[in-house]
Amino acid sequence: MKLTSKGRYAVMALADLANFNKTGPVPLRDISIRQGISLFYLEQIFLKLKKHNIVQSTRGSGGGYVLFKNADDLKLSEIFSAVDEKVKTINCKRESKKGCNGKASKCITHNLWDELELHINTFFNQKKLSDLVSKKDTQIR
Amino acid sequence: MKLTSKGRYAVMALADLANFNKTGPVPLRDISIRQGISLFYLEQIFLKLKKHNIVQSTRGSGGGYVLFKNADDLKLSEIFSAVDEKVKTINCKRESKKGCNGKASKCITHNLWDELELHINTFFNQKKLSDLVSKKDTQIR
DNA sequence: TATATACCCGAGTAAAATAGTCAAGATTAA
DNA sequence: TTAATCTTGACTATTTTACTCGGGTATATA
Repeated sequence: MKLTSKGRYAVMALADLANFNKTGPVPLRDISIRQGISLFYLEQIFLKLKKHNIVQSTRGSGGGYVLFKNADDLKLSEIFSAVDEKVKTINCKRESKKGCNGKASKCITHNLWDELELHINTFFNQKKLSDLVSKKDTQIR
Repeated sequence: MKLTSKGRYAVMALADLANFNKTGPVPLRDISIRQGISLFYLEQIFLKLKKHNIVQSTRGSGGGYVLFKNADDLKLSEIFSAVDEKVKTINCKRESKKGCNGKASKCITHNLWDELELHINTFFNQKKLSDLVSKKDTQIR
């Protein structure tokens, strides 16, 4: 099981953004430098974040990104799903003979993955972006 | 985030084993056929399960595998860790400038991954192999 | 003892996913 | 106008995953 860099970077970048966007749009270049993430990669990530209404952009000189809503309204689950970080890529449905179609013939572990998905989603639904910022030992550096 | 096939297969195979090993060792070929998993792949998986004392083997004709302990003593977390299914492959420690060494300079999301790891481990520590067998709609098929 | 059954183990490989790069363009503040 | 900045699609290298293969060793049983 793993979380990809994309999801991690998205959270890091947004936390950075939350700390710096009180004074206006934050350009990706700044985030790139502060968080040590490739600018090109950040661009990809923010495109997705924008499409999912997590950030807003301003073009041109002096432009950059700002959060679309308050950090304490932004669930981490929204962030992960925006960048295609799926909680559940387990799929029991093998097309072959013994496939699990989720109905009549559930495979033996089917319910397990359902429960796990629920468990993890609960975690990420409770966590807000604001939980990550302005804490002593998790401060921006 | 995802769980790999290896972890899923391990759980499926062991659940199958739990259902059939009352009458002696179960050969992998039977599990392979019943669960629709490649025999060669199962061999790899069971090698690891054996090294971690989750199953015992009997060689030769009439041989096969049996569970090392009772299904209600076997945590799913043990199974996953035996087949290298890591709950946390997030690592904040990028060697570069902005690395997170887990001590003085924790990265902004460090605590988050710690909490998540704990959350998921809790889930898998509570779940036992016996929770998967002998239930109506998750029955062996 | 011969034979078939089954585990043991290391190595190799193809496909997919991930992480990251790049180029060319559009928009806007100063 | 110019520099800063987002926008977009395509491309590539690396890593991981899933699976295969070949040649063993051990053991029951006929």
